[in-house]
Amino acid sequence: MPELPDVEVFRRYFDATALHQVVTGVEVREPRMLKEAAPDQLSEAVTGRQFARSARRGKNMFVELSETATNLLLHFGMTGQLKYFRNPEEEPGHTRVLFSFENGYHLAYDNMRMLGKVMILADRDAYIRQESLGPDALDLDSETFVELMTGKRGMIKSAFMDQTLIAGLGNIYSDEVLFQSRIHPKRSVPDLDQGELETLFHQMKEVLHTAIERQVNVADFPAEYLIKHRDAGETCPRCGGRIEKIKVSSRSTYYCTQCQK
DNA sequence: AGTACCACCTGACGGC
DNA sequence: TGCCGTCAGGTGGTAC
Repeated sequence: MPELPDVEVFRRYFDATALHQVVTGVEVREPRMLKEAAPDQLSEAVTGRQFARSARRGKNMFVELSETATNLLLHFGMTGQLKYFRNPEEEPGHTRVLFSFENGYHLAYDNMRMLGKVMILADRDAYIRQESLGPDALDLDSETFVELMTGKRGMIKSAFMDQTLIAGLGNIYSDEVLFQSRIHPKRSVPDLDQGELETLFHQMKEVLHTAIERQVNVADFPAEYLIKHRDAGETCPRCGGRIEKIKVSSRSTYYCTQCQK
């Protein structure tokens, strides 16, 4: 699930629930989720502290811990989510790390496929540099966007998926931005003119803001969004053309054969 | 530099 | 009912 809008919704949910709470314990149910770090290290870094502030860069969520420069990093992979709850029966089925608070509530980091990661970062900026993460898609201005795309080769969809160029868009939202911009996912970046780049920039912001505003609840998305018609043989909600499925950089890609050129 | 493919993981679904 | 292949909204390594 988690692309930029999903992670932003998780972050706001976190702010409304777990923020400022005192952590009384950390239970690492699945040590593989921590990558190189040891469960003790996570527990030691978090227990007794408060979640002081949250931040997000692309699909990465950071939580600053009180009285230290340390950050908790949450990456959600394809199936990650957060859940705040009190009663054990409300705990989600694939809880990998469980944080408990003084008030008796818990925060579950749930992740069925475990493709994400949970880490303790001594230096958040060093992590961003190490991962070569590009600027967050929602922080970009039009000039910077055009600059980044200028000099980039290859297909436009691959460029959107490249987290070192722009952080936040994944498979679904790249398709949506291209659909709303009426641009074919395999168009090569150097072939795009100034007007097309500006359209892509505008639609990128529009799509991301719309998704966040609707809490990533697809049923509440505008009727003319591709996300509601992601199926080969479906009808384009805009022009009545046929939606086709192809592969772009080995990811399933849906587009309208009639209005995306 | 860009792209294709494999690997990491689990689970759902369709076909036989 | 059960087994098998395929697919899934992410990302890193490797080889061409």
